[in-house]
Amino acid sequence: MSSEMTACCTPLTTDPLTADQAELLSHRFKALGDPVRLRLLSLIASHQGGEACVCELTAAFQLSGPTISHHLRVLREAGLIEGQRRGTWIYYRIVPEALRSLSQALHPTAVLT
Amino acid sequence: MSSEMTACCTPLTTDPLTADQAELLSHRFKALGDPVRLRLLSLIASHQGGEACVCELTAAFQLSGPTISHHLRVLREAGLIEGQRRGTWIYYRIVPEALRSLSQALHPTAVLT
DNA sequence: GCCCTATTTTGACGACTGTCAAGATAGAGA
DNA sequence: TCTCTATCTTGACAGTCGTCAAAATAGGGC
Repeated sequence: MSSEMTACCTPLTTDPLTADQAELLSHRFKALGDPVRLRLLSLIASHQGGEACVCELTAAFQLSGPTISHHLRVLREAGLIEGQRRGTWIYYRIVPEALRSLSQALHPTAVLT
Repeated sequence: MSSEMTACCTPLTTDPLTADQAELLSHRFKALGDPVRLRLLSLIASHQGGEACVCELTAAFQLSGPTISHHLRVLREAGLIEGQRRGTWIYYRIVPEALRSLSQALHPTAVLT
């Protein structure tokens, strides 16, 4: 979607968000609004080589495989991670640009003029 | 809560989050996971003087007063905004430290060693 | 082709969420 | 004290979400 460029870089503290920008950003923040998904993201990002396979991620939680798969899908559809199949296993890695855009959106710059 | 210090400053990309840290962070990100709340936060932060009264915020949406009040409560209980009564009106302003801690948590530093 | 493992999809269920109308609370001013 | 306005709380309802079991898909190796 092309509105990604317009919503990615301006801190939301400097100008009021448009409804479209808010829709895009909230979709991503909603994906981060679950403790399991945050830990998945953190596990993937901090894993050796910057990627982790689903089997390793599933083993880190006391949750069923389908549940982990569901959370990975939410993160993937929010553009926060990407999956790549290599042989039998699927490896996930984060999309740094997505995290960076969210980080910048929250940057509390120039709040008091 | 005292775990706020431990969860506030380390990017989640460098070390795996603990369950407690993920719980705290996800609570805040969940509060950001709604377009109305994002726009409220943005309106408050970018408003002249860094604060806005509920009446101004309510006027910016085609939503009932109780609904806006509900969203402000979610943002308030997540520690992202603070309200202060002055006479008849209640003014909200953002809590910069909260936004900063979230921004830092997402900082995609040193993902590839 | 057939089986085995890894991962996703589907379907179901209880819990939570966003919204509104109606009622409650709290100052301001007469 | 009474009334008016601003804001919050309560209760209700439809819609979404997190979870699991069961079934489906996809490679790899025999």
